[in-house]
Amino acid sequence: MSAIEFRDHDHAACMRSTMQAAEAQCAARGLRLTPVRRRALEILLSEHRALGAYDLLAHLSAEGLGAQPPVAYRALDFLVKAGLAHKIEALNAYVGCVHPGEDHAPAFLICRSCRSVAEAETSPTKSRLGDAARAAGFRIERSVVEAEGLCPACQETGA
Amino acid sequence: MSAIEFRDHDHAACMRSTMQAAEAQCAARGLRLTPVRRRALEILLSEHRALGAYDLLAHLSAEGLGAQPPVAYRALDFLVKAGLAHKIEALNAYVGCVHPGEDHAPAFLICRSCRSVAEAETSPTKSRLGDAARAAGFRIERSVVEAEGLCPACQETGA
DNA sequence: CTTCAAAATGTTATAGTATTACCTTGCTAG
DNA sequence: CTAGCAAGGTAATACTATAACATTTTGAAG
Repeated sequence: MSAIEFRDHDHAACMRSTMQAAEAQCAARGLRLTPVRRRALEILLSEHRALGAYDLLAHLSAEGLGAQPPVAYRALDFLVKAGLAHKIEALNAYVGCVHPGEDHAPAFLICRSCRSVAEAETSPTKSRLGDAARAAGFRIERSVVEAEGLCPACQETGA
Repeated sequence: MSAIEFRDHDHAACMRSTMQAAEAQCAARGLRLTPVRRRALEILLSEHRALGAYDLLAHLSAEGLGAQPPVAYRALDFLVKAGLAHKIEALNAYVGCVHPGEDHAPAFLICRSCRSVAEAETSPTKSRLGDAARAAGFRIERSVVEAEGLCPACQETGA
């Protein structure tokens, strides 16, 4: 069962355990979770919402961690490559990964009203798209699966 | 069977029939396929490749059909809303639709080397993502399904 | 046929997203 | 110690997209 992101939960604990998992990942793979990268990840994880690169940059620079776009983009690049964050293509925005480490092909539920994002799993090869790819002789390397709509909370408030 | 886009085919005939279908669509739904829109669609369909808005604009303005970005974006907006073209979110680029009219939830196979794009079908509600959405009480309104990788031709040339 | 309103187009300016290039810092392997 | 390299700082710029407003075209009503 998934989509804890849309439900009430102990978010402080959620963040703590995710950060721990991220650190473990980095340690295991010899990646350096430097202060900027660490803080960027914390900011992305602080809500289950998609944040633009410039939003992230604003947070970082408010804390004295770099003032120019490349700072944010480099941190995001690292986090995405390390599987600690994901890019939401439909929004040109970024979200912290809630299952760092598990090698996964993520799929997202994105609320168009509050920009909350929940992460689910896909199996690219098992889908109809996988069938089409096989039939066409196409080799899938990366897949983007995103569904936009309304989260439960925003449905209720009629947003 | 699908993915004609990656295979040899009579592309002139392919374009002709697609344009006819697009015209029929517009006629049936009272939409106006004006010269700029028509030409934009032809350009998008001239290869099964994703074109950036500014690439399209370059083609259009070379033919005297408008020189500023809004010209291209308005044409694209019309075509996408009418279901005659699709946006490829992973590339911020656009591609002509090869089955205009059929109400469909498209999925794409995108070659990272030559930017060729083949269109397939998804059933958002039937996928694992659909299951996750239902379980979470999330209402899907639009879905983006894109797979990046290598098309058969680019696999051979070792691109 | 004329008139009017809506739709489409033209143009300027600007907002938002992302990268290139170059320089400095600090670590670490030899 | 120091050469080499990964990371971070900064300036400039490229790419993607939209806002706002003026003008023209179109088609329907009278």
